[in-house]
Amino acid sequence: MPMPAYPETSAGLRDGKEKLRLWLKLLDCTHLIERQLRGRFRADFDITLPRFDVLAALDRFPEGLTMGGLSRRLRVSQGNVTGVVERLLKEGEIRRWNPPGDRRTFYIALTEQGQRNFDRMAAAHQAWIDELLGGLAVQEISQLQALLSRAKASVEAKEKSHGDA
Amino acid sequence: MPMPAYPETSAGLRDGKEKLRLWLKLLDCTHLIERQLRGRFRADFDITLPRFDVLAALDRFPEGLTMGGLSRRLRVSQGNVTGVVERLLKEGEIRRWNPPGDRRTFYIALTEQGQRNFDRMAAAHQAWIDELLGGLAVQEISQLQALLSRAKASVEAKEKSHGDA
DNA sequence: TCGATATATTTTAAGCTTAAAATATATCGA
DNA sequence: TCGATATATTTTAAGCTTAAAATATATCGA
Repeated sequence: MPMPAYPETSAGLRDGKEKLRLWLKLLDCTHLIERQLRGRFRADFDITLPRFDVLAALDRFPEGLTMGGLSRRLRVSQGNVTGVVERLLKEGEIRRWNPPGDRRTFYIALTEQGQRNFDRMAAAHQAWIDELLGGLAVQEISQLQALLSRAKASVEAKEKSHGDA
Repeated sequence: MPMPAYPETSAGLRDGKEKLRLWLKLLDCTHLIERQLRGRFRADFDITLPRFDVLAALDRFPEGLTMGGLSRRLRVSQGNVTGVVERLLKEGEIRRWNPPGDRRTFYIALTEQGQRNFDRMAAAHQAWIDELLGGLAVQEISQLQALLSRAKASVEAKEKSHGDA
């Protein structure tokens, strides 16, 4: 008796594009949610997503983050943070200083004003996410969380073997 | 005997931020993969992600897509597609025409050259995704796919109730 | 101690992205 | 038929993003 060409056939389509489809759906979900958030942040707080992301990163590091640390955390280029940080400095949401002993390095952190504004925005942000993902059961949330961790680990393993930082 | 304050306590942390954490992980995974793909597309084909995305959308519609249809499919603004399409036209990857009877509307589709180039790039793209997500089991892939569909449905339901297109 | 090398950041040039206004064409309804 | 309204797209102004080059400072090793 011949073996079936595709042993996993019962689980669904078996044309070898399952991972590609998964990636496309991941991307689509992200874009969908990002679009919602962008519009709401703009309407309610007149702030962009990239600026909020910087404030959120700094909120987790009250002692401050370097430009490079911020860039790695947000997974954006170094030159990128330069510009966004510049605007947030001008608006008084963050402050910047050199650590003693290294004049190349800059640290940035939230100002009091920035912390106050971030706290308000973060509360709204969480409420929006709760609303948008409200259709998922507690169990689904935790399953997704675990599976995405697995996906992340897979990508990071390949990333290293490829030689990029 | 008092009821526990958080009935689902056994499933993990119960501070009400599970959905937020899930969203942050989703975003992180997406950025991680996007960064890999961007670098590889650039190195191997000297093309940007947005341009590839347009070609991929057109590949699925050999009869052509309107500017608006493309914009909705890619979840980007209308003005955005104008620019990317312009560059692809100049490079000869796509062609554009008015449908008979409506001079407001433009259709675009791949040229032969565009189709040829897309086919090569799509093969590489699929191989990269297969590699990056290679650490996931077949079952995990299909679970993720199903859960992300659920997430997407949840967001789309809220989107409608909020009044945005 | 001082040239070579490494590290941290900014600058540059090009392209991507958005929201809102502007333009052009089509359709609807008296 | 023709003004009002709707639809499809482009333009505009501002900001975001990248990769690579440039700048500035620190560290290493003879």
